Amino acid sequence: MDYSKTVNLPTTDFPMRANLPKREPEMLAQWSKENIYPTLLAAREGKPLYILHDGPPYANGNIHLGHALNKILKDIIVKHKTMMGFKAPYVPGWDCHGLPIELQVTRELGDRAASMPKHEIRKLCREYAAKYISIQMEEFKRLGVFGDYENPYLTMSAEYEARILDVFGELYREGFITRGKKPIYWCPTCVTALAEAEVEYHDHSSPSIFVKFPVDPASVDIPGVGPKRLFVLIWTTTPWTLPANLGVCFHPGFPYSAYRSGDEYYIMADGLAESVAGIIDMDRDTAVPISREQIEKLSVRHPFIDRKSKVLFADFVTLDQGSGIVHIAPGHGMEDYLLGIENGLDVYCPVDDQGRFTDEFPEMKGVNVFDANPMVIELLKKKGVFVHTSEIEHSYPHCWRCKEPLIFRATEQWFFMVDHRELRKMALKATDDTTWIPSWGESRFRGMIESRPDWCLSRQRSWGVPIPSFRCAKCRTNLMNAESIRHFAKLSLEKSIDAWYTLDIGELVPPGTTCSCGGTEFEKEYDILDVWFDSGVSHYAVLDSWKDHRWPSDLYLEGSDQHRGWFQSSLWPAIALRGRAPYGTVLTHGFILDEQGKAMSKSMGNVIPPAKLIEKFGADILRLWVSSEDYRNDVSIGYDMMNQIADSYRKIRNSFKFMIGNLSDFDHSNSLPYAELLDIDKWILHELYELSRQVIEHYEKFEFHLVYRKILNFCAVELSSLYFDISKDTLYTEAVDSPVRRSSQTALYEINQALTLLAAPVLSFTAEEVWRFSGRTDSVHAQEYHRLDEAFHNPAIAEKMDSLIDIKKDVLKSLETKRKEKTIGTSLEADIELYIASEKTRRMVAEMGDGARRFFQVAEVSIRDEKTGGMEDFDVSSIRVEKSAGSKCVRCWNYSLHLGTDVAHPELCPRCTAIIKRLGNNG
RNA sequence: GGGCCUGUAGCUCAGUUGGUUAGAGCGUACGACUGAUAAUCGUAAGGUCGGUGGUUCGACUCCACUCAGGCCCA
Repeated sequence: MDYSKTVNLPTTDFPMRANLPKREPEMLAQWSKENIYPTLLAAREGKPLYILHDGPPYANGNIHLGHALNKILKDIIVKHKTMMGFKAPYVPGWDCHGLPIELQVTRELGDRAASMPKHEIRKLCREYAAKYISIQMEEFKRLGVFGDYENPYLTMSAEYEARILDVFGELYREGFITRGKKPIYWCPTCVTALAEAEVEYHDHSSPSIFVKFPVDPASVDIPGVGPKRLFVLIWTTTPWTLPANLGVCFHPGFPYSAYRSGDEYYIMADGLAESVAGIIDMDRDTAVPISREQIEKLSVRHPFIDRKSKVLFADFVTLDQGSGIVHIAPGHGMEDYLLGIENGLDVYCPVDDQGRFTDEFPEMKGVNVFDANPMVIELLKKKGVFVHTSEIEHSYPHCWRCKEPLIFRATEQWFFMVDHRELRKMALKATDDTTWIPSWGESRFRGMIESRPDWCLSRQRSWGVPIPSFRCAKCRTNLMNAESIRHFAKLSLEKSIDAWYTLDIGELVPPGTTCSCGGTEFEKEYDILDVWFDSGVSHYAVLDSWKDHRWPSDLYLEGSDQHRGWFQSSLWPAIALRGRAPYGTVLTHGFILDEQGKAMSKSMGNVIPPAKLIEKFGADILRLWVSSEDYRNDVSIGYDMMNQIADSYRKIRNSFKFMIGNLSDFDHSNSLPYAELLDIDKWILHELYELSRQVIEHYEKFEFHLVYRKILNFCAVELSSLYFDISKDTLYTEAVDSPVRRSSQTALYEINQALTLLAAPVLSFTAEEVWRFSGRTDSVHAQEYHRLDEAFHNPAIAEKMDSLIDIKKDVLKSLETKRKEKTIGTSLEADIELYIASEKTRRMVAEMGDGARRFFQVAEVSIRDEKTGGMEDFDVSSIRVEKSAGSKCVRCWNYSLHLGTDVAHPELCPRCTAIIKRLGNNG
């Protein structure tokens, strides 16, 4: 007789092979049909809100793995919070304005760009952004990221643009916005400002000159130098910036001395004295050291203009070349500028748009600065302060368009003042009040808040929100106020923000506007707002007005580069207008590195597009990878790693398959009360209870790699290796509706449900697939985590099982020896004699009766009260293994001495005989 | 060059206030099973805890320096 038909083998169509690349799109279609996102929110109507506010990715190009990491992490959190019972809306956003798009568009236009009106270029930029928004949106959806894709926030939408202007206007009214000067890259040939990205570095020949700045004799008291004439020796490669000189800068740590040259003394760094001595005639042996205190007291004069040059100190001074002292022109260099504003220097720039000296430097008025270099040298010679010149080839910034050399030039810009009304202090307070994960984010952020200069808000570009500022045609004074900003915000909403470019000035100026000079004729200015301001006000635009939102949010989650970026640009306007941060917690992730731990870059050729991984492995594998990494540090990825994750995935998937298959004849009405369950089932429910508690806690602390670890270990060890393996005998061979089998199934049923829910935030597709194979028609993502029965918590059983598991480890080792000797194959062929050192455990095992045999999965267990000959010692027990004298029951494959108790079934063990006979009677 | 961060078996991670032979899962090797089967089970081998020097009776754990890597600045 073929008894295999009488065995309850698992039955299910749940495929072992996931084939995610094919199955996931089907699930997406299903979700789309079911309107999944609105359904989830509707299921949480009236529940407390949890707001994760999305930082907008920039709308150009396909997404890369960094985006995938960021969005998957956000999605895990949103899904988790939803399962915790929160109403957790997720509105994806896109950053649409800005230089990269404008550059790309003008590049594609080529020469036509120059002659095209701004609003035409803006139209193309808008289309460009729209294209990539829809591309990225599809890519995010493919990752399984749920969100309100019907109503995303776009920084270029009319409402959003108007909101940007509103906030800008409010900040203006509150006095945070001011006009000041700042040096920027400027192309005198194209007569335009350039962004960092538009600068190309090429070799350029410049004069390398040493100049002596006279020191007021009254300010020094240096022994040995006495009446001699004393100078500070500086070095520069841009002589034309000397008219703008306002300071001389020393390094705070280098030693300096005065060196004699003829009847003069030159102060320079000792570290460069030798190289300077190779150029000019000077006596190094008579150097007189000059202390920091002495340097501070020096009164230094400009070499050819009647003013002082302030003595400063900065770390950026080097000993690479020159004299160890540099001249400072805050209007012509970034470092000079920052040092200058720190020390109260004017941002002085006597150079006009065409790169010519203005009448502030009458000697060379109208002369191009590059042409001025030799003239400045002549002037220096005339004044007797020139020391030496030579030509130097060095890398110098050039214009990407005309390829001509650039200058650094201070221009009028709009600033957000970070120290207005003690704002910086408030920002530091807000930093305190925010929870930073990881915690070092706080000190990093704090450092940036403490040291940052005023925020330059204006950009000389086309693609962005215009700063609605006018200039009086009569007196050239700039005019902008809260009213004029509000006026334009209103216009932008009515007609489009391009009104700034298309409408006549008369319509843009609020009626009745008069300049302080009495003028009523105005001209438009064309600066736009820094895009960081756009995204920085997203909390006003979104949290205030989107459905189911509130201000402030609970969480911001971005890469750690945003400590300088979005976290700050969001903070400043929020503090200024509402006195607190727009977030309660800031969570950051690291960056994606390749398998060698190197950054991914086009030039390295180690970039992996997410689409490639999804195509090969599926989104759930990518999601599982995200969960497996401690993302607070940088994370590595590569194909080998993905293969490993795919292996882990299979383990989890097969665990589900086993449960689904063994529950095919079971529904909740077949469940047994807890008290009637077998010990082993009570044990696994205890483990499930603990797992659930821990996993939820890890989710709450955003420690997803521990979620992954716990779930994988549970599937591999507690379930697959122990519980399933042991329970198979009961599930397969006991009568279908026997209490013992129903006991196992009761446990499986609980595990299957709870585990599916616990895995759902990470394995979004697979969990849904399991859920629906388990007979559910709704979505797993609409559920809340199961609050497991408190009775499942059973430390007594757990303790008992722990000692049993320790013994089983010994048993397995002992069996392996016999297996190597070919005495046994399967463990079921073995009889074991056990001596357990702990008396308590020994008694416990003895009392298990047949349960011990089943637990150890052997033919026969004999418990001895003392160690006998032939036993081998193991960790907690001593064991002797023999091949069983019994024979294999052809139905349950257990070995028994008593086969054939019924003549009709000569090859069956007594248990199977009974089951078969009852089967026969029943049907 | 500056600020912040990271570095434990091939891979991903645990290692509580410094204290016995540094753990897990995956992968690998070998074996078992053939009723989870392109599955499942078992055993085993893998680490000078990036390096050097210190503090200590004792350091993966504390300190200094250093190497490699990352982010942000310059």
